[in-house]
Amino acid sequence: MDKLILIDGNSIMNRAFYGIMGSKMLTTKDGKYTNAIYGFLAILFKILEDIQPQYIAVAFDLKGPTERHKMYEGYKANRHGMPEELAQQMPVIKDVLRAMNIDIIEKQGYEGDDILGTLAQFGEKQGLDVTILSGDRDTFQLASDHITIRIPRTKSGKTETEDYDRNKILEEYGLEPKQLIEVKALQGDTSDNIPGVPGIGPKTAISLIQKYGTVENLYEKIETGEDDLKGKQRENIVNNKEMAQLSKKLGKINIEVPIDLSLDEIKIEEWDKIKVLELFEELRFNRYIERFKLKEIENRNDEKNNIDIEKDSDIIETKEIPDLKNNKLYYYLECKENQKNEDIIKKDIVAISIYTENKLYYIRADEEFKEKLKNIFENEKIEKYGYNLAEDYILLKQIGITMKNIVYDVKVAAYILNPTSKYTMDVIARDYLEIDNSEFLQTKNESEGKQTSLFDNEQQNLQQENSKKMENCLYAKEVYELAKVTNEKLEEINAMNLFKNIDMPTVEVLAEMQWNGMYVDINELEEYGKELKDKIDILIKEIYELSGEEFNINSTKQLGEILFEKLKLPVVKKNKSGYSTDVDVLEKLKYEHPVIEKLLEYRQLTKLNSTYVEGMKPYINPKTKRIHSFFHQTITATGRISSTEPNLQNIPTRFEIGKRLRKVFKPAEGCIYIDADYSQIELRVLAHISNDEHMVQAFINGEDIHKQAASKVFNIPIEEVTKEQRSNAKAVNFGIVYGISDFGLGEQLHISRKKAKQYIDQYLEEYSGIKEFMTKIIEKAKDTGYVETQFNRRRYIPELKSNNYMVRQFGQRVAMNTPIQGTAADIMKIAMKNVLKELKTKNMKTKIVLQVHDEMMLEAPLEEVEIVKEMLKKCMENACKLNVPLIAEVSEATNWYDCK
DNA sequence: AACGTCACG
DNA sequence: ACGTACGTGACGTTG
Repeated sequence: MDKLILIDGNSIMNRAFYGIMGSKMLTTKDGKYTNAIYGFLAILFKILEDIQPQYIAVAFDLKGPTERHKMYEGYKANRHGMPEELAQQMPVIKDVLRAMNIDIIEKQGYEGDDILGTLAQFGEKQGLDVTILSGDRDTFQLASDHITIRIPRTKSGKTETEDYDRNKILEEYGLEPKQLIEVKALQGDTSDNIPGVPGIGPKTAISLIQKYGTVENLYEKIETGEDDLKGKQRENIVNNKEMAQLSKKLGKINIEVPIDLSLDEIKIEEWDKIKVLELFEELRFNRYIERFKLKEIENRNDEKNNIDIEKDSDIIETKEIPDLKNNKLYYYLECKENQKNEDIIKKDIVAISIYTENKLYYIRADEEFKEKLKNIFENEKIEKYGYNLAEDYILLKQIGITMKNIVYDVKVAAYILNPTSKYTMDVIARDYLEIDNSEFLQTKNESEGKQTSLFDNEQQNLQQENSKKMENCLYAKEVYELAKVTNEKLEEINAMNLFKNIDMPTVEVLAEMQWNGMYVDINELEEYGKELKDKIDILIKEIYELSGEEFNINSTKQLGEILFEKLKLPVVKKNKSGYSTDVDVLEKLKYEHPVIEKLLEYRQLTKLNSTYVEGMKPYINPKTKRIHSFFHQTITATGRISSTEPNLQNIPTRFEIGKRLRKVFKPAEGCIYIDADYSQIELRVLAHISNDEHMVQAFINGEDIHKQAASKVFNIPIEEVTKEQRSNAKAVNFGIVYGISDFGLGEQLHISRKKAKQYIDQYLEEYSGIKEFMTKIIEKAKDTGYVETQFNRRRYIPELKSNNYMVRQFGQRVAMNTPIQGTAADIMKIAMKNVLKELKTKNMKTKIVLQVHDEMMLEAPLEEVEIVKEMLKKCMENACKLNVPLIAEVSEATNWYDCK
């Protein structure tokens, strides 16, 4: 059967635009954006290859109102226009399509969906198999036995697709495709601003239509009383009949758009190669030029040195690890998720791909696999090059292998080149190799959802295995290529030292922390939880009593109604969705009504219980009785570490009740915690960077820095500074570190903005070095587009070029804060690296278990305590030389709570 | 999935 | 006239 592909141009361009928006937006020489065009073509080429159609057409929306706008003013009223960067690309993609002789169909007053619907019917009548490619699930209503909707979805940076035909829709919704129109009539659609019936969500809408078939029938049954609806729901449906009818009209795709068209016009034709080449050159789509051999002669040269992943013969499947040239291992591990509860990371290694000497080797797991891996990974002479080695470190540890000589991690390199990007292999390859991996990799799931015989299943498994193999080999090869490219770029930005001597060593530190974990006394945790729950139960009763009714206290909406409508308390602050009820607000209302105090306590206790007691339990490893959080190195914009599953960096400490939780974290039998905090590290860094004489002097003399600030801000002798003044000045110091704003400080101190500005002005007058630093750093950021830490960690700040005042202001604060927060983070990483190195070279049993930005915790056997304490203090204080002293305060204790 | 809230540095 | 302090992650509700 001949096949027809219909593409929703706007929707796919939109997808491609937001899908490919990494750090380095693809641009032409003169800075025009091309990312959406590139992505659109990637999707187009892929579907052409998959389906091999005889006919194709692309529909676009034209500007201007449609029938739907006439019916309903609000239609798509909530849509903001296309961003300029995308709008620019629309005419260009049309040029490209024309050069490829692909028909573009547009019609004033109709949306792309309507054109697609009409053409799809037309195609089906002509006996074609139709595939509609659209990012919009609204098109599902068009599905039939011969019309399939293909939806691209991005999964961890890769574009995969999902097909919906009539069967799939029946399966998923229990409804005929056409009935989805009815569903939408009830449910509405926020993205198009279609109202629907209030209170009816997708679930209810679907089950109603399953029962009543159509909206009309539903209302008929209601009139005759044959329905089984009740209560509020019935009321809503009855009261909104008109809305439902209107919504149905709005949601229904018009399949009778007047277009005259013959099959001939949309037949696939040869490209106008010269035009296409011209356009691709202008767009700098070298990948595509190569792929379609648009410049045949020039290509021959590098073909020799290029492995073709798509050609099976270029991957050597073997049982032995190959000899590694120069003792460098470029590799990628293939893993499979497992269900082993005792695993730290629930995955098994199933294969390894290795790149060496221009060849790719693929070795599957067998009986001797572990031995083979051990030989290479524990070999200190072999340098390891890979992707996300912190994870590999654990995966290998789980099978008894300790990875040695970690020198290069693509993810970390890419992070240093731009800490605000994303770091899947595919994104990195696109950014630095200009390769679109999805083109290489065979489609994995187009047959998903179809009925398959056993034979087909086997066939599919084989195919899947093969495509997994290709994918992993591709990654191994890209590790090699990226190492070359990123090293050059790291040199260019003077970040090689940062990479090699700070961030790469951190990989092992973080993996060690995850592997070691923190022991939790589960009985004490349970007891603590019970105590919380008892108190919460009492509070709930008291709150119900004091507010005169029962409601969901966790619902800010319901709580707002109780406080501000029923109890008529004064509204302090509002947010997007109504009344704000956060701590600030409640604190202000504390004396207005007795329920407020109870609420504050309730909030605090439920937070503790749900996040920290209940939330923590599932993460306690049954075998080790420990929590093995992830520590991520490539998340933050400033160079800090982040922690997840669970987050061990935000365990309570500010209030006693919460802080008690820290008692359940204990060292192992025969061990003790050794904990160290940097004192005032960010202000010390600021003193160093700005070289402000007063602040530097204060730190050198060991003065109380907040007291000094108070004396300067309030212009009084140091001895006369009151507690309150010191605390206010402390807030100013914080503000300075955050990138000061008068509004922010005013908010924090509950003083007027004017007053706050006075404080700041006075502060900057006194600390003139800091003022100079602030001005200079913003200037530099505006000039170069980025700021750097003392160790050349870079953060680009595109916000400074924004048209939006607020965004620009934010950019300025970031410019001031990042060098400070980032340098402090760098210093901590150096300290951690040195600690681990000491522990290893001295062969000690002490383990590193936690880092909380300016705090590091070790778990030491009693016999090592003294030596480790001293070593830890030294490593932290001597991590680097600043023009002020670095001070670390060390303590030891038998639980985290007692670490002072 | 987005938002509000709140835990940490 | 606008409407924020910097950097994170997790939970519960809502639509």
